[in-house]
Amino acid sequence: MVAPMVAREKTAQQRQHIIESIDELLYHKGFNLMSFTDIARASGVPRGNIYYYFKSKEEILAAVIEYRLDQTSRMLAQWDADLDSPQERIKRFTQIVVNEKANVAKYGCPMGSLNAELGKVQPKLKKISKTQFDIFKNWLKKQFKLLLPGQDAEMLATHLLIQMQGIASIVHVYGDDSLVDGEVDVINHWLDMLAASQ
Amino acid sequence: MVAPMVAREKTAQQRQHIIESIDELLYHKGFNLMSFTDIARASGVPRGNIYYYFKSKEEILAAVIEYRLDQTSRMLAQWDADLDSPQERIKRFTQIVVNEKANVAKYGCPMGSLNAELGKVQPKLKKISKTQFDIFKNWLKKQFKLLLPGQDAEMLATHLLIQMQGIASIVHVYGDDSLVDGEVDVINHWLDMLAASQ
DNA sequence: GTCTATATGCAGATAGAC
DNA sequence: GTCTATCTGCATATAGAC
Repeated sequence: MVAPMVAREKTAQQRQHIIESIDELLYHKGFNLMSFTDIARASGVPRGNIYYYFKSKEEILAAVIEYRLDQTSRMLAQWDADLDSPQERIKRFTQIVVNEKANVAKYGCPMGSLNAELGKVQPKLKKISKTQFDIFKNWLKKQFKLLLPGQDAEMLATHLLIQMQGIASIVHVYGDDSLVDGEVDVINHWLDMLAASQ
Repeated sequence: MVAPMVAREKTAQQRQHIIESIDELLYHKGFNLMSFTDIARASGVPRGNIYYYFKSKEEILAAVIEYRLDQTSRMLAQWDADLDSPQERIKRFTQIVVNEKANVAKYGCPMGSLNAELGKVQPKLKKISKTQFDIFKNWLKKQFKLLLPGQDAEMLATHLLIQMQGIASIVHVYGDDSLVDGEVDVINHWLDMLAASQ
């Protein structure tokens, strides 16, 4: 970027910088324990200045989730482009917890743990967080419709989300990721059986 | 109790009263958002006075968890006494999420949501919370050893915990308990298949 | 746009009268 | 044992100099 930035652009860029800096922080500490001091340190932006870019902590959460949604939808589009069959694509999804197992053992599922935290008495924030699930669920539904036309794609997608959340939850409870591979094999085997029955 | 209580007894009783009063509060609000003001209101004990019975918030958590462990172990002993086969007993366990589905949709799993909250950056509190899982896991292991001697009871118990946590997590995300019965049927069918294969 | 200083409130925890 | 008043610190949020 050689030309001088106009003010609006610079603000947007700094805002984006903050969002990306604290994405991991939100995952590692959770929302309620993530303070403005933490945010300032992680982003390098002075504490009081964060409010120039976001009017409240809630708005920060919304911005990070929006960023995640964007990242996720790019990832899913890439999978759609790269992988030929819905079966392969769904298996790419189940692979997430294998690739991320070390983090899951330490911090849980980034979506599930956030929902668990906000879902009790922060309904507005919970609603924001839930959108992370919607994007995966809709994509899975689409894949199951292709894989098994005529079957209840909504139910199959939900069932798969349940499996993944269950693994993440128990791996986090015990801080032990050694069970991940075996459990994902079971899911993939279930997918193969479903596909073969078609 | 007709005889005058000695001081020690009265203290223990009031302590127990507080614990039982806030068990639900902890479930509904989570640990970090449950304040001493909340605790005082729920128990009817004046705010500053809570410290006469507990020296810190951490000690309150430990006491509530200890109470839950005691309740759980009584419940499991009752199941052992009432139900004749390990298969029936395990199904009694899966029935929990059916009976509690309305609460799960609102507040998540009392054990899983607490672990998700404390597990990120409060390792000491997480360790206290984890004991709730241990008691169920050990009991399930015992049941699977009886049901399927020679098979990996630890793995089977863990797999079942994963299913239950997955259901609770997704039911909480969507605030919709309509999927519980069907998903529990799938688990129970799996148990029947396992038992029949013996 | 950047940053320091500060307002305001509530959290966990304590002191001491009764 | 009971309860009020309060300490201390950090949280979110804001004002205003530069």
